[in-house]
Parts: sequence; structure tokens; C-alpha cells
Amino acid sequence: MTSTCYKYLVVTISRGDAFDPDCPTRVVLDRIGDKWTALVIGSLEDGPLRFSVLRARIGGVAPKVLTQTLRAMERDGLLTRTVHAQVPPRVDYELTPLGASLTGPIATLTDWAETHLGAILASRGDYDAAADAR
Amino acid sequence: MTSTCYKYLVVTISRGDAFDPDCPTRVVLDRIGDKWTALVIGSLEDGPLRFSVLRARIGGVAPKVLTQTLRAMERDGLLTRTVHAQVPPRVDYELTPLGASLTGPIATLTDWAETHLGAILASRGDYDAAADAR
DNA sequence: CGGGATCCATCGCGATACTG
DNA sequence: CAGTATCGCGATGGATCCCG
Repeated sequence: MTSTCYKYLVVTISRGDAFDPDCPTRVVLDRIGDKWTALVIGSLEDGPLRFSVLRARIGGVAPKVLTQTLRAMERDGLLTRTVHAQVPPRVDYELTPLGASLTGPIATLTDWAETHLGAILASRGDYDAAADAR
Repeated sequence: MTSTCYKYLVVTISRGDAFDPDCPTRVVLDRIGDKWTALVIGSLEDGPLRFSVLRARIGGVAPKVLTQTLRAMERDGLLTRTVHAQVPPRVDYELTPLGASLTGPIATLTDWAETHLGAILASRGDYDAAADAR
């Protein structure tokens, strides 16, 4: 961790305002840390999808919430929203280059998660067992 | 994104239960996506710190919330909590190898965030300006 | 000093119903 | 089809007070 951004994080920590809304890591974490954004990115990796298909692929997401997620991502320039003037309505969502480039960092996180999930789950088991014993 | 974990994500998506609590990416995202965990990891990178120092370094975090964060991280095996039997009490927190290894993926995310923050903020500005115009 | 206990504000998220 | 409107729950995070 030697990037300027990390320095920024350290600096903001020492300044006591690490939650400066312009802290890059915070901005990104607030976006992909929500419940559906990472899943949307994964679903759109192979190409554009329309609203209903996206909704079916992800499963279990309420229309309102999916709309919220997509709007936030559009606002951040992660995807484009294309309305086709026809009946019935058809709206396509497609990752921008910016959004597609986020798959890299997510993959890194995903690889780490896959490698270490066992350790995390085991640690949780131990911790809870020790707590129960008391 | 060709890891097994990503396949797992895709599979769980197609199964409609992508929020299976055992989805590795979800577990990790739920932890580092919270408000303070990433900051704690950054603060502990250079060595162990005691509670009060950690609290001062991060700034703006309530004792209760910091305790919650540290306990969750301890439960997941990301750090160790060492109570020194002395008066006044002294408790040290230190990253485990597992916790330290998380700095890699976080750095990747941080680098991406630093590189693209400008584009995100610009996109937000455009989006909001267009919305205001209406 | 390092919390535990309690109360509380906020907000993400979800279920349901309705519409251009 | 692709949303919007409304209602409301539950979890996170915070403020305050207290204790070993």
C-alpha cells in the first residue's frame, strides 16, 4: 500500500477527517459496498441487458431498489441507460469503460475472499464457540 | 474475472440466491464496506496500537462503535485483541497475517479509486446539472 | 482506560400497489 | 415493460451515562 491514495487515507486519518466525502476509497467503498452494485457489475460484464432481464438474473431485488442502484451507478458514470422509443418500453443498461474497469479491483477482492473465506468462517466458529462456553 | 469465486457469484446469481451468506465476496464486502473497518486496517498496518490511540488516529468514531468494529474483526480473525493485566487497563490490537493480507486487495481498490475519482465526480456533476436543468 | 448499557436518529432495503 | 408512490421494518451508527 504505497499509492498516493493510501497516503491520502493516512493524511486524512491524521487530520481526523477520514470521512471527507472526497476520499477516493470512501467514495468507491460506499458504492460497491452496497447490497446490489457488485452484482449488477457482474451481471453486465458480458454485455448490455434490459431492466427485466437484469432483475431476473439477480433475483430477489425489488424494482424500486434496482432502479435506485442503477440510477446511482449511472450518476457515477459506471453505466449508461438507453431508452428505446417503442411500445412496450425497453431500456438497456450497459457498462461504460469506467464501469468495466471496476471489474479488475472487484476480481482482486473476490480472489482474496475465495482464498480466505475458509479461514474467516473457521475463526467465526471458534470465536462463537468460545463465547458460548462462557 | 475468471476465479472460482466469480463463478460462484455467477452461479448464485443464476440460482437466485446471490446473497447466500456464504458467498465469499459478500462476506468480505459486508465487512470492509462498513464505515470503519478499512480505516482500522490502514491504521494498524505499521504495528499494534492500543484502543485510545486507535481511536485518536481515526477520529470521530464513538467508543462503542469502534469496539463493535474491532470485535467483528477479531471474530473474523483479522486482528488480535490483547489485554494486559495492569492498572490502568491496556488493550492492544494487532493485525493477524490474515488481516494484513487484506491490505493488498484494499490497495488495489484504493489505486483504482484514486485514478478514477475525478471521472466519477465529474460524472456526478454532469448528472446533477442535467437534473437541475429540468 | 476500555469498554458495557441504554436510548435514539438515520437510512438502506423491502413489500405492495399503482401507472405512462 | 419499466418504472413510481407509499409505507414501514430492521440494522448501523451515534450520544450519553456508567462501571471495574
